[in-house]
Amino acid sequence: MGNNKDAKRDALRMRLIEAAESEIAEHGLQGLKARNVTTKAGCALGGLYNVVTDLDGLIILVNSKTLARLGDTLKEVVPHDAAADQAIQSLAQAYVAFAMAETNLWHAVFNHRLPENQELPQWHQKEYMVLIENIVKPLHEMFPDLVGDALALRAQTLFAAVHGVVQMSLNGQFAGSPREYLSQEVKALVGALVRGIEKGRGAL
Amino acid sequence: MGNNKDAKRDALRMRLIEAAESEIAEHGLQGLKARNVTTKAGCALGGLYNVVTDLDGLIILVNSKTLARLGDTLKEVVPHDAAADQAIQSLAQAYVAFAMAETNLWHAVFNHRLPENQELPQWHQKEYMVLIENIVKPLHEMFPDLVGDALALRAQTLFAAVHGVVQMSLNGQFAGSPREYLSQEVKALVGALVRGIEKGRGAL
DNA sequence: AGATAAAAGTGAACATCGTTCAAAAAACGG
DNA sequence: CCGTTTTTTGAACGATGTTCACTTTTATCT
Repeated sequence: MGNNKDAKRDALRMRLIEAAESEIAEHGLQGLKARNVTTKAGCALGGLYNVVTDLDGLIILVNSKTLARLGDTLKEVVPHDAAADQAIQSLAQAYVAFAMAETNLWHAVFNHRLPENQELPQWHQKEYMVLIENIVKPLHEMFPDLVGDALALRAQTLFAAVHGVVQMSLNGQFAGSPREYLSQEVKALVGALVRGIEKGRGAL
Repeated sequence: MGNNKDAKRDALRMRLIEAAESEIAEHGLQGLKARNVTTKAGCALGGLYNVVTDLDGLIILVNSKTLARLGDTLKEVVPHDAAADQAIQSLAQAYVAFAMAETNLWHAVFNHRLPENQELPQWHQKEYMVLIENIVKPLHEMFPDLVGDALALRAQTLFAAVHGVVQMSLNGQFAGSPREYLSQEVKALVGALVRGIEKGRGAL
């Protein structure tokens, strides 16, 4: 049974990821401690480093899971027969809902930093594409001239704008209490952007 | 001379703030260590805690300084006789330039987290208003119907959208290499937003 | 000026982290 | 069942933020 070995490793890794996930969800990224997570996963302190490079590596795995879950949510939310502008609005609202429902995990995806001069592995960098890949199609439908890199760039910018509003609101960095206005504010933002793009003939 | 006492305290505090500032600017928020900053400021390790509550408190003071400097930059950048839409474009470009020039300090302003269940002091929360207070006036000029809280909320959203694009770009969280396109992408975003607001008659 | 009290500054010591690695335990092969 | 390999363990290490008994400096009074 040389197979059981890997199976146990994978099982432990999964337990660690789930433990880390619940720890981050409950206490935020800063609440994730090596000793807590190994205890909750049922292994010794050092066991973490047999299965994962690092605490940072564990966080990346959690973020990977969160991005995948967010990607699934976004994929399912847009009806097949929806108009392009409605599709984009639905995606934005789904993003708002996800961020509000899982604030700590969502926050970890965008605020985790590796030590200086280290960067995220490429397999994980690619996973961030779920944030925009659902936007590309409806955006292209609305502006058929928009293709290739320019299309992708517009989609990125559109997402980033929405993301910024969500982040500012959820971080509470402003005087106002935009938490309860977030949804409608994003709706207005996307509406204005789409109108602005139309008027500007696809030039964003 | 009961005055010399406070003067020395203030001088040390200032040296600590400057040391922390340069440390963050060079090595990021994570590069700020109590031992480094006290050595650089020329005091003992414990001296930090006589003058500032905490390392977090020191970071807040640095962020306060950064916000003030950003606020000054934004205030000076818009000509008195500029059209409202040009004023907003100038503010956005100035924001981009600031973030690109002082990425680490700018990043610290938006990504510093206090321990769980602690929140920023109110005097510091108010300082974040410099981010939007320059936008309010030109926005009102463009849409005279927009007043009060609704106006402030629109200004917040407008800023947050720009901020999101800048942050995504500078964090390099996407496949593309938007760093060199950031300026023009923000310009396009603001343009589309302004056009969209116009078309939507001030409803953002 | 000198003595005395108060304040400020110091850095060793402590608590809490992440990480390592020699040793123990378990699994495996013959 | 013994020897070998692999896995798991947790004590130990280094780095870090914070505290506090002690020293040094400063202020006040006679």
